[in-house]
Amino acid sequence: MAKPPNPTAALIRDYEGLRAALVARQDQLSRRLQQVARFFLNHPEEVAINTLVRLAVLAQVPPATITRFAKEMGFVGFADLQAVFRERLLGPRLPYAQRMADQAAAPLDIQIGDDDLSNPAKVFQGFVQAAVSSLLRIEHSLDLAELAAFVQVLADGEVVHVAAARGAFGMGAYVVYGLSSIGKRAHLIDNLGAMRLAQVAAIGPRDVLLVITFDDYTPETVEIAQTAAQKGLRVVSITDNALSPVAALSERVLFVTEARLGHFRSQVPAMVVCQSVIVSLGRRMALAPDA
Amino acid sequence: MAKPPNPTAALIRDYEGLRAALVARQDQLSRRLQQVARFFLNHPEEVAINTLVRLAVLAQVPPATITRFAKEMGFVGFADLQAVFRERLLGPRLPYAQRMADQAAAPLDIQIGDDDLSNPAKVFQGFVQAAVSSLLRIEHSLDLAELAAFVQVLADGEVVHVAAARGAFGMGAYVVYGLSSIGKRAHLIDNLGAMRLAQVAAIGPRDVLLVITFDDYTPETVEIAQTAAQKGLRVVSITDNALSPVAALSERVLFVTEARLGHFRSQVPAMVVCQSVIVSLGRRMALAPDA
DNA sequence: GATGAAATGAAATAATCATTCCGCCGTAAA
DNA sequence: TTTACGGCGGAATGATTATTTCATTTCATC
Repeated sequence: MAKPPNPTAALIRDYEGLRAALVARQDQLSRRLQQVARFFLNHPEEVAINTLVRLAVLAQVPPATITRFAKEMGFVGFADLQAVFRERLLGPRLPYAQRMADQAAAPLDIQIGDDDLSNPAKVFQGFVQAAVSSLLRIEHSLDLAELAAFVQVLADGEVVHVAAARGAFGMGAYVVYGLSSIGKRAHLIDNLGAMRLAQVAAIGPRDVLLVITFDDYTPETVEIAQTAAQKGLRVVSITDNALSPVAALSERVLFVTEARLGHFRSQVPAMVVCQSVIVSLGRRMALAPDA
Repeated sequence: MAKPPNPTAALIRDYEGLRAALVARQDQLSRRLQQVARFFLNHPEEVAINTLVRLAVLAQVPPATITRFAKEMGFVGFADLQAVFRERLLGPRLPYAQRMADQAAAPLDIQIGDDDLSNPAKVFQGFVQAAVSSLLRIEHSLDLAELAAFVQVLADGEVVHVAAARGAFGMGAYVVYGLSSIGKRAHLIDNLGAMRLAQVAAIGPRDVLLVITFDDYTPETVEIAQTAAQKGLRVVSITDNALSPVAALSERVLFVTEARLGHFRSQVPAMVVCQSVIVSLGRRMALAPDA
């Protein structure tokens, strides 16, 4: 028995229409169909190029659910739904390579006038440029051998303790979250209750301390690194240059050149480095569960 | 009988490499293979999204010829060749999702020979490229008018309370730090002691709640947003799309198209947006101390 | 022309895909 | 508690895909 097309489902022709329809009907969809809807809006490129079966794996639903989703939204089948995403992908495209080459020659510190700073749009565009420039620079300046050795030290450690404060605190929290999500034991030394030294004392002899600090070199963070080094613990760090007080204390150091917009530091390059460390470590652990 | 790989066929990694190889070897290819080569270079988008059979029809060759072409150029099969065209279309990315899907389907199949994933240098370069393309994308997709309105709401608020958890917690901490450093009063709702509702209760009537959450939509964060909205507080949010449970609760929403590499979320675009919000707000406060 | 190696296309095969079908489960009304 | 029902996931089905096989054609060389 052919189900009559859903009365509330209008004919959808393009991606924006689909998006609008999903927003309008989101609470009329079942739990699983909502899950599919979220995945489709969050990963439109994947939808454009992958098969239904593969998307089902990625979205963590059975294939049948995606077929149901397509029909529910008024399409004949999955192919019609996918066509919407493919059209979106093949529409307006940017010549990425050329723009990246242009950006590579740009100065690291992006200068914009005072008037521009009060315009959020200009600020945003300036930050995007600054972030791109700093990424292209660090791509060539990061010591890749040191990166590999850095990951090795973390792999050897039983638990990774992360010390980061003030501006770097968010990144430290991010790293702890990331390490945990790949199955690496990790603790954040957050100095809660001013108990940082107690937290350092809780570090085991086969553990590793990862220190993240820049520029103002938060005294508490430096103190943590010093105390740990004095105890003979392995210390690695992510910081800005060799003059950093934690560099001399560390077995391995990754130097991250920071881009700035005015006085404001962009944490983008450091963030990318942290991501790389986490994912590389995760991969290493997956390949050699016990090392 | 396994044919030995063509000695003149170097390993091809990207589209430009393929293009160069085709130009270099064009007279060593047979008539039909040249026909395929021309079609592939003239219609790269078609190659990226169509099946082998359909491409065979478009290029007016039998399907077998395209399989031969792929092998002749040193690929394992058509799928590997097509991957080059898909990467070109989508921008650089790591094939994590693909591998995770394979792993789920065949858990015992271990592919250790793949050094792209266990090599930290390769992972790093992949992340840099992914970050750059996501930045170039968000530069055009972010709603600049909404950004300005967003900043205005924060400017109007007496105190900004920030709710963010799990993967977004680090960014929330970063935002609170940034807001404080420009002189904006800010509190982080960190759910310490499971006292999030007490923290929400402490929000003043002229304050603003800034919610940051993506994709898995941490239930505690959503609950905070719901409670605040119910109390009539002003809520703004940074999230991934309109289906996010906090979007409907928010007076202003900034949508950040997040670039995921496999299961790992790149927070770079969101980070840049947050920086822009903070700096814009700081500038506005400096120009109009009392608003 | 005759010959053999390379190239080609049709057809067979195996793998994968999208869709449908059916039984199970949880929920809500009876 | 029982019953009815919608949603769900697994398995079967049929369609399509990518690859291999093999017979034929083409073409350079003798």
